[in-house]
Parts: sequence; C-alpha cells; structure tokens
Amino acid sequence: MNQAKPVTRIQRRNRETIREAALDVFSQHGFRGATLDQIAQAAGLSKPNLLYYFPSKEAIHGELLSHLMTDWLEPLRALDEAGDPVEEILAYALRKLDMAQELPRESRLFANEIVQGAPRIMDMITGELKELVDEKAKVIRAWSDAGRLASVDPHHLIFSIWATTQHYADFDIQVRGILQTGKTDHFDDARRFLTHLYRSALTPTR
Amino acid sequence: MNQAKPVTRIQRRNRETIREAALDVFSQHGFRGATLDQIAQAAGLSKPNLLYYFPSKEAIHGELLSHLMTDWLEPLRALDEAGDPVEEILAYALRKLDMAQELPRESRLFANEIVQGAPRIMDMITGELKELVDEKAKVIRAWSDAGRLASVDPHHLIFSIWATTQHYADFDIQVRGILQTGKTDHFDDARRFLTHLYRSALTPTR
DNA sequence: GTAGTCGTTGATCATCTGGTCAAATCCATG
DNA sequence: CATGGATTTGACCAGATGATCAACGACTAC
Repeated sequence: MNQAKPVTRIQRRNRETIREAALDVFSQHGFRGATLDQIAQAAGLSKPNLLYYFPSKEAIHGELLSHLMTDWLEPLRALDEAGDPVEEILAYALRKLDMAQELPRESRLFANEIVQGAPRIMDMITGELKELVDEKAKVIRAWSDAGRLASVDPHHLIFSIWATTQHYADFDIQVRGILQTGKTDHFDDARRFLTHLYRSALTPTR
Repeated sequence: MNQAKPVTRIQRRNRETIREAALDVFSQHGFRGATLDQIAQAAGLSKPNLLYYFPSKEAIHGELLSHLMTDWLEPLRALDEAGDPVEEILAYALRKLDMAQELPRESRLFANEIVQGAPRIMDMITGELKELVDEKAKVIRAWSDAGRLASVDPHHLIFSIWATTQHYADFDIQVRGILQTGKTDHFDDARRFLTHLYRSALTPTR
C-alpha cells in the first residue's frame, strides 16, 4: 500500500517516543550537554535503536527545533489588526504566558539555543521570525498613530512580552526558588501582574 | 617575604587571563559545552598550564559564578526605601539594563546556569537571593500600601524587571537579528521603552 | 507457515575530553 | 652565576560519547 514512505505504526510510535524523550533531555541540558545515552534511556530504547529512527543526534535536535517554531509563532500570528488594540496585545501576552506554563520544555529548548548564539536557527530568526515581527510591529504602530494605543516602540514591546512570559518557563527554577511558598499557582499572580503592566502602559492617555 | 600564599605577579596575571577566557567560553557554550582546550586556547595557555592555576574545570566555572553574584545583586541592594518609589524602581530597572549592555557575558553565564536547572547555585537562589528579594518586596509593598506606588505584586514586578533587562543580554542574538538595522544603539530605544512601561504601571492613579 | 522486510541490540570503533605526570624551562634571590 | 622554587608543556591515560555493523528477532503479506 505505502510506496515511498513505509511509515508503520511502530515507526510513528517510536519516533514520537524519541522526540518526547529528547525534548526532556535537550531542554534541560542543551545540545552539547545532552547525550544519546540519556535520550535512549529516557525513551526506553537502546542507543543503536535511536539511530535507527534518526540519523544523528543533530537530526533529533533539528527536528525538535523546527517542529517547535510553528507553534511558537502562532500566537503572534493571531494578533488581529481588526480587534481592540489593548485587548489584542494583552491576549497575546497572556497566550504566551499560557504557553510558558504548558510548554516550558519547548521554551527552554529555544532559550538554550538563543543564549548560545542560535548556531542552528539564525536564518529562521532573520527570516521568518523577523518578517512576522516587522509585520505586526507595523500594525501596532498604526494603532498608536491612530490614538488607539499609547505610543510605544513596537519591537521593544514585543521583546518585553517575550521576556516577561518566557521568563516563567526559562527561569522557572529561580522563580520557584524565590517564591517557594505553598502557593498553588504563581501563574495566576503572574497573569494579574502582566495584565496590569501592559494595560497601564498601553491604554492611550486621554 | 610571602609565607602562605606566594601570589606572584605571574600568578595574578595568568589567573585573570584564564578567568577572562573562561567567561568568554562558558557564557557562550555553557558548562558542559565548553572545553578546557577552548579555554586554554582563548587564554593563550596550554591545557596543563590551565590546570596548574585551577584544580579543575568545575573550579574555574565556580569561581566565575561566585565572583558574578556579588555584582549581580548590588543594584537591587541599592534600592532605597528613603527615595521616591517610582524613581527608585525605574533607576533599578535602568541600572539592570546598563549591566545587560556592559556585562552581557556575565548575564549569559547566569542564564545558562538557571535554564539548565541551576545545579550549581540553587542554594544561592533560595538563600542569599531570596532573602534580598523578600526584603525589597516588603519595601515595595509598603510603598504601595502608602499610596505612593500603584498596587502591584512586588515579586512579579522584580521578575519582570529581570526578564525585560536581561533579555537584551541573553537573547542579544535574537534582538539583533530582528532589529537588524544600522541603528547605532537599540539600547537607547530599550531605555525609553522600559521607562515608559514601568512609569505607566507604577505611578499611582489618583 | 514461510519469505522477506522491519525492528533491535551487543560489541566495537574513533574521537573527544578532563585530568595527570615527569621532565624541561624560567626566574628571583643570594 | 648558581640554586631552588615557580612555571610550562609534550606525552599520556581513562572514561565518555556519537556512530557503525553484523547478527538476531519480530512482524506482515502471501
């Protein structure tokens, strides 16, 4: 039946298991810090078996990064020119915060890569990402010019949203170490704080 | 003349050279990603010579981290209960931004460590750092209670300042990749943006 | 049930890497 | 300029690590 790609049930399952295990390991130790043995153990497979499904360590890592990128840019893509400016940006920030909470490993994988100079995704940054950011920056600037949003540098606004939200994933250990209270969920406090922060800064003074 | 510690001129010079080289390498590749050969080459010394001045790779890294900590906490220590609330916090944020600009390697060294779960500095975080943060959080809360500052969660305010400022060091590659304009200095724009952001959010509504 | 492909792994390799050591070189001091 | 400690390094070691391969086991289509 399948002619070119004999993607069997076993293949689908094992490749997914490997991706999952690799995400755990890479996000915690970075590319160089992670070993195939760690990944194999986490996946419950032998090391040669890993390399039956992926040609190399580099290939596993690369697949994770590219899979990640799509999800990562989606919230910004969703920023809607037709919506209410302050609410749109607020929704974007809160959506990013949700992702930091739900997908912290993905955030750390990305952070590890960027902190170390983005050797493997520089073109994505100066290409697809920059294009999207520039496009949305134009929308934001138009909102400001129309007096529907306080006048702020759109690029730095976006940077600050990335920074403040991803911080809760990337620096999770530090955040927990400092709050260190039996609090059920510091993300609720973060949501409240960021809502106040951006609503204050973005609501046009009138 | 020197009895216990024969810290000669050569020792002082070489240990400093090594620290400098190690900061370059560790901040770019993280602990596991860095190799003694890289550090030795960057320092212009042979690998055995490195290990004549420091007992191990771990020791070099550890010394960098502890040296760093003092400088790192100083700006927050300087937050003055007696000053004007909004201006004090603003000054703190801008001071942190300056440090991100002047000491990006230190910021990345720290970021690498935290992202990977802070295996080597967890006690510093839950100890010295938490203590300082809690103390300053109390000051901030008192300001809010006195109506001299908008009511915000002090801990999350501090987190956001760390996030937004260190972002310019830790994610420098991404920031430059996206701005990528001949701009002389995007830090000036960042300063303006953050000033607006925090002044808006912190000035008490009356 | 059996042929043939898919899936799995123990053993092994080459390389890298942190660290050691003995021998050589440098240098301050008398 | 001779001496003894400080400094430097080439050679080496042991363990880790990414990757390979031949052989074995499992599954599917007929």
